[in-house]
Amino acid sequence: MKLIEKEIIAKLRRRGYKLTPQRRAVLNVIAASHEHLTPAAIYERGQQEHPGIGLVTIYRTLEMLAELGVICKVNTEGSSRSYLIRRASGHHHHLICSGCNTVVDFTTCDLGELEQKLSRKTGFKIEGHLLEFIGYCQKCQKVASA
Amino acid sequence: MKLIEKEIIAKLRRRGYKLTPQRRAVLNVIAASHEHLTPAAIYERGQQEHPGIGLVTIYRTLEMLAELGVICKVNTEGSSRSYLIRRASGHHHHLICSGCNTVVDFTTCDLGELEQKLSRKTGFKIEGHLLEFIGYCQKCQKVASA
DNA sequence: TTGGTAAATGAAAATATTTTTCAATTAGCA
DNA sequence: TGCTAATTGAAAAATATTTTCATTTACCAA
Ligand SMILES: [Zn+2]
Ligand SMILES: [Zn+2]
Ligand SMILES: [Zn+2]
Ligand SMILES: [Zn+2]
Repeated sequence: MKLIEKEIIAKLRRRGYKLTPQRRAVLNVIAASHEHLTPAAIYERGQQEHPGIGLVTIYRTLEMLAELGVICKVNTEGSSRSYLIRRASGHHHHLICSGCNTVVDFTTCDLGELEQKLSRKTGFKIEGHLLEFIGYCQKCQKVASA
Repeated sequence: MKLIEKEIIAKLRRRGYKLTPQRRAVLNVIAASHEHLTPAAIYERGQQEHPGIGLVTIYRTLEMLAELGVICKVNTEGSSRSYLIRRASGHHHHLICSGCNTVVDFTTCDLGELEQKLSRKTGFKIEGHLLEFIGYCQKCQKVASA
């Protein structure tokens, strides 16, 4: 059994949710990954943490955790949603190659000012953003010009 | 038959795609809407433009148009993807409400400097970007606090 | 114009994803 | 320890998407 943030467990309890081994398993799987995971992927990895866990339970737990704000739903291409643990920032940054689909992450973005401006203008309460640059990596530029 | 941008048609032709009435219908429906539409919604409205059009054709056409960059896929909660027409060229900006899936466009972004920096650092030739802010619109903030 | 031809279409079936239902099990509490 | 409401998993249902394939059609060349 791996470590789960005490805070998260406390949050569950405060809301009257029971802490079942299945829920621990889902939390462990998501917390251990630094990538977005689909329910199916979580199901697969969850089998190692709690053999026999059902896919339905995965769905239910994900919905609950998202509602608690512990994890968040992410947009992905592909035909399934995915989730990741909510870390402090709310930033999702990618640099994607149209040629080979390589994805590079980057950290800085400096969108705070724009975010505030939009928030004032539209009344939105903004909680995060997704910033993706699309282009061609060095390798694919070479291939294209060859 | 409503107006479709000549540019878009030219783009199809350049890529060797045929211009069928079904494709015109899908384009008209998407161009006429200022909201993002799911394939099912496009199918429904498409019936008025071209009775008998099949849902499969909607899916296929959407995929093609997205690949051409004419429309783009949007992240929404809910269990279906959705699409809207791509208005600005390299820029693609959305402000999305997690509560009601409203999508608001905005124009300025000032990502030029970051784009150049990333380009230098990674060697990517960057051709565009997608910037999505996620949050809650005024209406949904009220509902949540009620 | 008029075929010829590859691309595109629609129906149906196959797959994939998500939700609902319900009987059996279990976490948390008195 | 035993009670009870919450939770679980299997199966079925509901949705969403993709594949297959025979038929039709847009477009080009003659
Ligand atoms: Zn950021
Ligand atoms: Zn590449
Ligand atoms: Zn921009
Ligand atoms: Zn809203």
